[in-house]
Amino acid sequence: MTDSPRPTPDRLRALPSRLLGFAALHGDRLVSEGLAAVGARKWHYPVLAALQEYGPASQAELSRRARIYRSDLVAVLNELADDGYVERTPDRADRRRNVITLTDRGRRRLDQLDGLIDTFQGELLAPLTADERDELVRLLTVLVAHHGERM
Amino acid sequence: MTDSPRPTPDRLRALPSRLLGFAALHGDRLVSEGLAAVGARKWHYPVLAALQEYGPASQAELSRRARIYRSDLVAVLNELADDGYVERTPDRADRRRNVITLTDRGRRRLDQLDGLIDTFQGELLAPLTADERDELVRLLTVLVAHHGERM
DNA sequence: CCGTAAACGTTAGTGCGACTAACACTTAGC
DNA sequence: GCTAAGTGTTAGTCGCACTAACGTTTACGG
Repeated sequence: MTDSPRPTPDRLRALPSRLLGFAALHGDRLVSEGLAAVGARKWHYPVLAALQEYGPASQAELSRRARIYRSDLVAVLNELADDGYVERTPDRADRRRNVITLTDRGRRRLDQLDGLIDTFQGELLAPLTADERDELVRLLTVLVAHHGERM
Repeated sequence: MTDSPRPTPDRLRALPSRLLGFAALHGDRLVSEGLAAVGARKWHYPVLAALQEYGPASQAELSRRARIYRSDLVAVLNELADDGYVERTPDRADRRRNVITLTDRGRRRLDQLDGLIDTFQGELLAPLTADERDELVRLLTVLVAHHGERM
């Protein structure tokens, strides 16, 4: 009763969902704290990047690209628009929609965040070799793709 | 201006911190929803498992093993004790401490949760081969170990 | 031996992200 | 033309990670 029954050796330490959780938490902290240092929040980067990569879009479309709920996107766009990184103009072809456009200022901001994000990924993956990083990304991509765009 | 400037191809989709986040979120959902089906919460399993693997412990010690804040552990232990899975007795050798002990009922509960957790890990890693699963666990373990027990 | 620092269990509270519900409005489809 | 669906928005819920503070008890250095 004072000792362990030693039935199954450390399941906890090798539990994938747990490992994923800890790693993700740490990655999130790196990104969130790093972006906070320049006055940006976690979701600014995905939104700006999605705009640059696929061009102007409605908020609903942007919400799918960046995988952020459209209700939460509102606040993010308010912040980005307040800082002039993004323009929100009504779509005259479909008056339900707004068209979100990346401004020049937003492009420069994105460049800045790009550099930071790169740094954070480097810190996060520091203990892995280049091959291991690629393999990790590959495995995670398979996982994420398999479990779908459910949101 | 109506088209994308195509400067850097999909950085978003290959961003490790993002992939980790999505994968972890999905794993968490599987576990949380699955455990909820039998009236357990996310933290019940790690606490019970840590108790079985390393034997009775104080709450502070348990908090380190299970990687849960000792302030949050209080509520978890209340629930586990209410259901008779765990006993909380004052430590007479060190009167600051409580000694948490796994009961027989707790052991049976842990067996049940063990089966469920195994199932969830299987679902989570479904698209990966056995080798890939091992490799993923290995890479994540390196990552988590490197970034330390900071909590 | 005493006084200060540290560890412990506990309570309360903060902040944030994921997610749901409902709304007014506009467009799409039978 | 009527209904169903999509859009932007507001408000609110829930759980988790995390901090602060407290009274109590033990450890430690002078």
